[in-house]
Amino acid sequence: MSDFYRKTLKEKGLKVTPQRVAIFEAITHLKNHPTAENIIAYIKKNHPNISVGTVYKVLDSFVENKLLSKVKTEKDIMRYDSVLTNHHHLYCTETDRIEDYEDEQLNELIENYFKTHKIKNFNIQEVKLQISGKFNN
Amino acid sequence: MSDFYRKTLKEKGLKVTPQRVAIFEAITHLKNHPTAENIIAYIKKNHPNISVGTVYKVLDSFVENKLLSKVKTEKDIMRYDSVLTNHHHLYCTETDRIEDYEDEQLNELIENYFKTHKIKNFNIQEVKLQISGKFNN
DNA sequence: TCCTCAAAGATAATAATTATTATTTAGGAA
DNA sequence: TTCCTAAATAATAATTATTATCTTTGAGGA
Repeated sequence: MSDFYRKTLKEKGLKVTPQRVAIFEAITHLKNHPTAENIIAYIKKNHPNISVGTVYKVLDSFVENKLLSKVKTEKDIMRYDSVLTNHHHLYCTETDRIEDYEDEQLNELIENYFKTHKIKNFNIQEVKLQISGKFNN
Repeated sequence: MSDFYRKTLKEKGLKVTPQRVAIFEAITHLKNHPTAENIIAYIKKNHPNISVGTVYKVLDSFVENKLLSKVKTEKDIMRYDSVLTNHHHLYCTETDRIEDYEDEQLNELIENYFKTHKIKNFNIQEVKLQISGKFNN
């Protein structure tokens, strides 16, 4: 189980520490794009002595090494996303819920659109949709 | 000149104060989606005694009254946008530059796409594109 | 002109994040 | 396996953006 995390860390050239494995596991386990606080709370169960600063530093190093990406909401807190494929986000306007939205057909549509509609003086690297609305459940 | 600001404030039922007019003017004048700090720095020239708290409070009331909207970036600072039509944003991955991107044809394309591709358990209110890349100039 | 309540100013408080520094430890070398 | 060193962690302090509090001021209606 944790072998996957250890292996991935090693591949990225990151030292395999219990804290890093725990944080990696926490993000994979926690849904809804956790905040640093969510992650800290979750990890405290098994690693009561983990330092808050460590969590922030590990998260930063994960983002740098493309194990995670950051997500911003209307509220002012940074959240983390462990899904690294090209995907979009559904934002609930009532709660702080964020869901991933993957749609290959949509990606192609957008890609084709911008192929024929260049933006002047701008080279596109990535297009992400922020889809705001309400969940029915 | 400032009559426009005074008139708009009045219409929204907001008391017309020199601070509010100055902040309104600053946002309209400053390009690149200013931060609160940018706005404060700009206003200090003519209103050296303006209070930082006042600026935040005025900005909040403007957002509430739909004179402004907030923009989220990867970085940790709130930025403000005085353009209120449905538009998208170009984010420079190298600098903190953000430009508005208006494209009615794109809006229609996306709207039509989601008309025929409903997302289950989700009612879309708004779709915004975060277009990341590099400016050529 | 006067009055009142909302707005502004000053300041303190908060909350998330970052920086600092001493201690510990992963992992390669002997 | 043990030792060594650079890197990682823990503890703590500092920072930064923002919000709250509370007193004073002034916009705008009576």
